[in-house]
Amino acid sequence: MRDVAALAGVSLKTVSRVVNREPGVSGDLISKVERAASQLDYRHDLTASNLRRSDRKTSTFGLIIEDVSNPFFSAVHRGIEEVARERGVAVFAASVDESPEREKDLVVAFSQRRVDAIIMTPTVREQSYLAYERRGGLVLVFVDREPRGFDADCVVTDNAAGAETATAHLLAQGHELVAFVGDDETITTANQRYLGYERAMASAATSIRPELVSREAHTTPAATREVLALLDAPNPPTAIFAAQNLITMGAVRALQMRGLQHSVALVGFDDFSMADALDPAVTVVAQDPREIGRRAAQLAFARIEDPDLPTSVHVVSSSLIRRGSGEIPPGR
Amino acid sequence: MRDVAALAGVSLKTVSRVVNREPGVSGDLISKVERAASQLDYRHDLTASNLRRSDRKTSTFGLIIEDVSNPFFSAVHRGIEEVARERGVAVFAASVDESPEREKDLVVAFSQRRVDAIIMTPTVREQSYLAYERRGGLVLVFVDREPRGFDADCVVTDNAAGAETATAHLLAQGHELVAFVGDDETITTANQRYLGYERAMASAATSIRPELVSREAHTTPAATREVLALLDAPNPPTAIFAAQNLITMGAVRALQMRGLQHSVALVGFDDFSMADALDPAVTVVAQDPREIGRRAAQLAFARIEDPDLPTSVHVVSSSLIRRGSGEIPPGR
DNA sequence: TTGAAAGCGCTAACAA
DNA sequence: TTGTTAGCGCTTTCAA
Repeated sequence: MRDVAALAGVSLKTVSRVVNREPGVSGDLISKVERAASQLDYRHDLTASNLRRSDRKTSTFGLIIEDVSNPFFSAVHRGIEEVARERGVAVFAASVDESPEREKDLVVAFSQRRVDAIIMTPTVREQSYLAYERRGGLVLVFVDREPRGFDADCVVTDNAAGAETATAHLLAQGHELVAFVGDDETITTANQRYLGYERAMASAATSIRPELVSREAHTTPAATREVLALLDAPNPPTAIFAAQNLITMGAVRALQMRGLQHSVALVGFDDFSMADALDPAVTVVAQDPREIGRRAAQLAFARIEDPDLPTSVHVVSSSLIRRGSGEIPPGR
Repeated sequence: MRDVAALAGVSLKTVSRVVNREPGVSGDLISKVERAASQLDYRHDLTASNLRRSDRKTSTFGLIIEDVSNPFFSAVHRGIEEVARERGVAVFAASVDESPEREKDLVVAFSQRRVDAIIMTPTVREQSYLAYERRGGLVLVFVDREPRGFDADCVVTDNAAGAETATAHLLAQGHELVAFVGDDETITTANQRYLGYERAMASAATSIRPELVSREAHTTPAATREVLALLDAPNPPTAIFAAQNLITMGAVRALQMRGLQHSVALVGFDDFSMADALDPAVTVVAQDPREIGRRAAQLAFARIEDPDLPTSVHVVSSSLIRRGSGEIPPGR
């Protein structure tokens, strides 16, 4: 910048004014500065600019999600990007892989880079450690799961309601032996979805059989194993509620392996690619991950603008998409 | 940092030494400084640190891909993250959406934030504009497509060879009416894959029928339309080579709509989620996007370490996965 | 409308 | 082993 000023024959401050498009510079000097800048391959340094700026905003967000290549979370990422892009904000994205240490490491990494906000899916049991960061002016927004021990803005799906809808849909087809296959209890959303399953079963006065509940499925292969075990047991289910996209995919494979895809009903939580092209097409309760991302970014911007806003929890509703697998009647 | 120094009763430089874990500070002072730091909610400012540092490395990469929520590219992203994570590098990720203006905007946005390297999929017809950035010390690595008019490190799949393998596989089943459905010609990879198709057809002395070549499919719905048009034409193909993941998904739907999924053979380029669970399961030439990402990140680090390295093009090989749809014989 | 001086939070270079 | 001074590239403040 100094070189640009020298070449243009103006002061540092004038170059700064031109670069930042501040008003009050004569057209003559503007073009002089711009010519000098391009001649010298000048590129404005946002990090240095930020250092001296009074608002200390870096126009940078950090995003911490389960896995950047998980279709659900990458859609959330996409939604955030869409809103951030409009405001000239760049987004760091990273995967936690369900690791509490990594969550903390990433928060520190982003905080040290002075991001304006972190949008994250909580993994650590308890988020109170973030109070430290917030005191420093960092904005925190949670997506997909609510934080624990820490009051902050949050965007979630109506997990319990969605799971209840899914389960009730299966019960409405006449099923009584409805299995639940889900993530383990440390995952908030898995718990809420189990709750929805419980509620639907209770509403229909159908008792839950413990042997039809599997809460150990975290990966797709694990889900396949769990579902195979259910199908091979003495009292197999006539319908399955799979509480997450990867689990549903695993369940589809297990049903196919036993040739039961047309006789055992299946409803999944989360839509997934090609669900409509399978045979039978898979009925799901679809979330709207892109919308979740968009809302989270909007919430972040709102709080940056007004830090004293009351914290709010936004619930994005899910919707049942009937495709075939969830409409299979019992005893077929 | 100044406050920490004051509270600990030491100089600024000593705090700097402790924070950067430089050797040569007595244990006594280290603990004093650390106590003061945590008491004051001190968080090291990497952007300010970088400003004064001699190497001027921000430990930050920028990633520009087609779409962060495209499964192929999000897997590339994941691969990059894995390598970057080991070195403490944070990754900005953004989608270009095949827009040349956006590509340039993103390069500027990342360059202004002083990323150490940009890993990108080129969209602009010609990358010579990047010479400007490289003169400033920015490292550039290309993924998925080679740059044009600009010599730089690059990681690609053997597109032509993979497409040739796919087409030859169909020809080996006895097909003669093999259709090509691909992206338009502005996309390098689409061109290379078309070349592979041409080569395989020539090797088998099978002439290409122009009416069986569709190069207008960019999105999944467009692919469905194109394939429907092929199937409904007077001389429909008995086999289809779909030159990209989204296109293959569109082709599957079109075949299903006409009830032809068991009579018209299909091989896709790129693997995709649930391809093995479809009926029939879809034969593909699979790329290894995660490995592509890993290699790209390694290339970036290598060049940062030694800017004078000769530029290199890494080719990650693809592999044919036979699943059923590609093994359907003609005339069924 | 333009510019000079000070300083953002930090580290390099050198001195003690 | 510890501290001092200067300055990274920029913007603020204030003066002209």
